[in-house]
Amino acid sequence: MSVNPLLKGTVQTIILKLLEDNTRMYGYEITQKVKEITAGEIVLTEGALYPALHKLEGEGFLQTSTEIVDGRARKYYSLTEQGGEQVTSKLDEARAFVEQLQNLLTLKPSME
Amino acid sequence: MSVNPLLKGTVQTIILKLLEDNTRMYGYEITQKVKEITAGEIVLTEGALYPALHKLEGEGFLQTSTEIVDGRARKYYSLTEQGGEQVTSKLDEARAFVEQLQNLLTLKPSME
DNA sequence: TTACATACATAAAATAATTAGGTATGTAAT
DNA sequence: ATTACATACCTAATTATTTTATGTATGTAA
Repeated sequence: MSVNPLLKGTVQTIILKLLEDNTRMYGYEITQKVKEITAGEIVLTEGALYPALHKLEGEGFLQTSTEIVDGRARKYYSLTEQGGEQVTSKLDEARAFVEQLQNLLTLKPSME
Repeated sequence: MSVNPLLKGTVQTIILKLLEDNTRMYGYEITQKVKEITAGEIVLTEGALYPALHKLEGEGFLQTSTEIVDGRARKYYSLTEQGGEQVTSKLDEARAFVEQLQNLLTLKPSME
């Protein structure tokens, strides 16, 4: 359940940002982290998250390693070498976009 | 050609924001205004814009009036009464979302 | 008469999310 | 014991929205 249809297209970006800052994270951890950081405003659903992770892995941006912790399997994701290089420009572009979107949405109407 | 797939889901919001600030606008005008305000960072394609306008009209948020200007037809859109009421809460929600997204994307990684 | 801006529109294909399931383990409460 | 909830992964059908590629038509400047 995303709070807003605006979420579309942002899931990839969010994943890449978190994996730029953290050497490795697993899916469930990502959902919790996003909820925490955004005060519950952004909630990643599993149906959106896992396919996005698989796609990024298939494209060579992410790599995985599975570990058993407390009897449960965790699949850790981390940036590949190739991923690390491309992530920077992708995130720069995303930040520029979001900045302009915020700018647009918070513009005061000019009164003439 | 949108600059970024992040555009998904934002077209409606952008339209509603512009029509909250301007009593009426026509499609082509909206594309130009968005380009201008966002320094070319956000470009609405016609294939996304027109279906979105038609949908909002069909849902009763927008109403239209067509005028011939310089030999060309312009279709002006404006908020309906019902539209005007709902736009405020929709935009508040969108602004909250975008704020949290920006927050997330610009967070400095905590170093421990 | 060519090119480009203005101004509308649609339709097939692609993309990506929602919704709604499914499996399985650990832990705390009844 | 067993119910409930958190942890942890996953997929598939449907829905929503955009991209891409067109099409029509007029005004203006080269």
